[in-house]
Amino acid sequence: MADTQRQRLEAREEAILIAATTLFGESGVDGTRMAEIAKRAAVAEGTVYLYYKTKHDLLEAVVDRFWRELTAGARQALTPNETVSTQLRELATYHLTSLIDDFKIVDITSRARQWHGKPSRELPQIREYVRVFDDIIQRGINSGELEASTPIWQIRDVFYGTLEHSARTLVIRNHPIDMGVIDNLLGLFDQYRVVSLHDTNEQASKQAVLRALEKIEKQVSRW
Amino acid sequence: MADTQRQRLEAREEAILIAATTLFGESGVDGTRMAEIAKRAAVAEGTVYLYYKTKHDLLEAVVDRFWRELTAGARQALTPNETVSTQLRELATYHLTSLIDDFKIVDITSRARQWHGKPSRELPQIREYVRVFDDIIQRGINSGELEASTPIWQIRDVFYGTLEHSARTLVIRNHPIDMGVIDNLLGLFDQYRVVSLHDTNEQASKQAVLRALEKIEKQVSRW
DNA sequence: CATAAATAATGAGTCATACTCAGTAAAACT
DNA sequence: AGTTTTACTGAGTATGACTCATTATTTATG
Repeated sequence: MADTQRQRLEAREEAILIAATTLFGESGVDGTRMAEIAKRAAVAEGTVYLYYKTKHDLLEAVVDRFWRELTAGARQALTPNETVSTQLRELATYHLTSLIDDFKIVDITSRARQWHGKPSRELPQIREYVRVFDDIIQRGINSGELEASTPIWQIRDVFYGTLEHSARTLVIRNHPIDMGVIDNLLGLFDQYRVVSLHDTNEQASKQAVLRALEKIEKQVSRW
Repeated sequence: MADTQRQRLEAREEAILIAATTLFGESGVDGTRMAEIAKRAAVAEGTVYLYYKTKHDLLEAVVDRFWRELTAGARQALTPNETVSTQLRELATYHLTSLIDDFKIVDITSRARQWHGKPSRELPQIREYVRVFDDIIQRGINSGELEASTPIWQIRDVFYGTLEHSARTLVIRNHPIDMGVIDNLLGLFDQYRVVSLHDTNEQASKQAVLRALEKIEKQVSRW
């Protein structure tokens, strides 16, 4: 029964990973002893080292798993065939919620990027995660909805940078999730629209035009 | 000569701090031994502990100093009496440049926020740093240049979140500083202008209005 | 200026803990 | 059933943060 055996091994590896995730989240990386992780996973300390060469390796695996699951969740959170704008909102909401829920692990992520003096690396799973965003934007550009003049990576940094910072602010201040953050961010993204007043809802679109005209009138009246 | 003695003590404390900053930057926190720091600062290992109770305390002091100096530099970087828009650009440029130059220390900052399982705290020094930005925005709101409907903290998270993420992207990919990041970010900030087409240069302003009208015309023609 | 008291510095020693490895158990083959 | 291969164990080692008894230096005092 090679199959059962393999499953047993994988279950063990998983148990260690889960134990580490929980404990790292509860007590931080430095506050967690390898012996604790072993105990929680119901294996001997030495066994942990059969699966993960070092504590840092284990940390990397924890972070890797987290972002991998986040990627799956993000793809799930998007309604297929929805507009670029709607999908962006879905992604932003999902991302912000997840960051807040698992902020401890997010915070730990930066430790996985570094190893002693070595320069920070790009984590492959995060690169993968970020694709979800890139795909939406690319679709918008292809369909002519979004302008292509700003490099995608810059738009992406606005998106993720803002959400991450906002999540930190909310968590540190013990505030609940605040959709204003998302409204604000997506409002800024209007700047990237080829026709910035385009809207699926015609009425809303007309109103946007009116608001814009009012602004212009105000401006013109200064001359 | 109590004064000279005091100076000597402060010089020692400073030497330890500098040594730690350098070594943390070179080899990371975990890659730096307390003995190394002591050696570099030309004191005995025990002496370090007279000034900083733990390695983590020392780390906090390093981070604190970094942001304190950044605050001073930021204030310096702003041209007094300049427009809100110009000062924002100055601050963004200064911030991005500094983050890139001292990225290692920036990366280490997150470790100072955590101590074992305790929740992430807001670092007082960063709170102070962020005031520089807040002051500019507040000035813009007071003068009626910027709208007051979006909470400042949200705008701030866009600003710092984007710049930090961009700095990371640039450093990790070994790219030089890219002003496009700043142009893009400040372009988004137009959204916060009360009259979003306002410009000190009248000609440019008129052209902006024309461009906006063209966009509107395009939009209207769809109906 | 000598001496005592107070303060600062030292580094060998302690201790916690990440990691190793010789020995044991279990599984897989023959 | 026996042999080989693979997995597991936990006592033991090595490292590095931190301590503290001792020594050196500075300050206070008569």
